[in-house]
Amino acid sequence: MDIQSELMNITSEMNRGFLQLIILTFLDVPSYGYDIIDSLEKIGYKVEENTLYPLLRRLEKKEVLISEWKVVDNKPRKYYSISKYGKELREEIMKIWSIQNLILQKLSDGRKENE
Amino acid sequence: MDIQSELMNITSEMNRGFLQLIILTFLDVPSYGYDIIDSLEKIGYKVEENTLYPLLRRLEKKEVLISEWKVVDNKPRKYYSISKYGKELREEIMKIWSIQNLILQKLSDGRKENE
DNA sequence: ACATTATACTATATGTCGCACAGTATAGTG
DNA sequence: CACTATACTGTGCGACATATAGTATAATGT
Repeated sequence: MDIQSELMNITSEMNRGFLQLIILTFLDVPSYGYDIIDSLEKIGYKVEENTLYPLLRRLEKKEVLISEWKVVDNKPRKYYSISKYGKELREEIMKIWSIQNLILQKLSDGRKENE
Repeated sequence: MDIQSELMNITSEMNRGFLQLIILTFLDVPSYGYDIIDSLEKIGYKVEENTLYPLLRRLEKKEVLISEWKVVDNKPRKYYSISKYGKELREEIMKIWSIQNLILQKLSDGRKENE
């Protein structure tokens, strides 16, 4: 079992759900695809275009995000922002994330006690 | 868009990866399926049998877990424990989890600044 | 003694999404 | 003019949590 490929696999699994939370948190301020990628990369989280754009479309379809074309610097850009419904969803997802952290904390503490 | 069904969906997505981390953290001490379910439920994390058993089998197949049948209280039980390779994997997954928390923290802090 | 529930597990199918592959269009740079 | 960067769209695949369905045995209630 090659740990590197296993890690790539599990990273992908862990990104599910997390990516959505990241995007919903980021888009309080409207932004467009390429800018989102740049900004996330600057804080140490690399998302490929081919991952982000389909996600943005899916979230828009679910009415979690709202989009609007604008022309900036003579370029058309699709600006996304979180919807009201998206904000409600984000709060609930944050709760799930907190619960998961709590559970992991409890298990890690229990593990240290058993060492 | 019904937020309840959306939440069930995203909970499922967020469990991917997380469940594996939970199990690897829990199985420093050997345990069997039903006991794992009970113990996790006691600390507030509900996992269905039909979710856990296939996961245990997948992780064993990947040589992340080791299993061994034992008869206890006159009942056959399959005890699982984490392998050496599983421990290496777990350390790496914990790093990913920490990075994700860091990224989320940065984004949340940035969001509060923009409020 | 029988029905029901609990314990403990196995087998298989489905839906979702991150990722990969492939592409278009325009602007900027060498 | 060739190449890279910017900015996006369309489609298919693989992995896994979940759901459905099941077997086997023990414990409990009537």
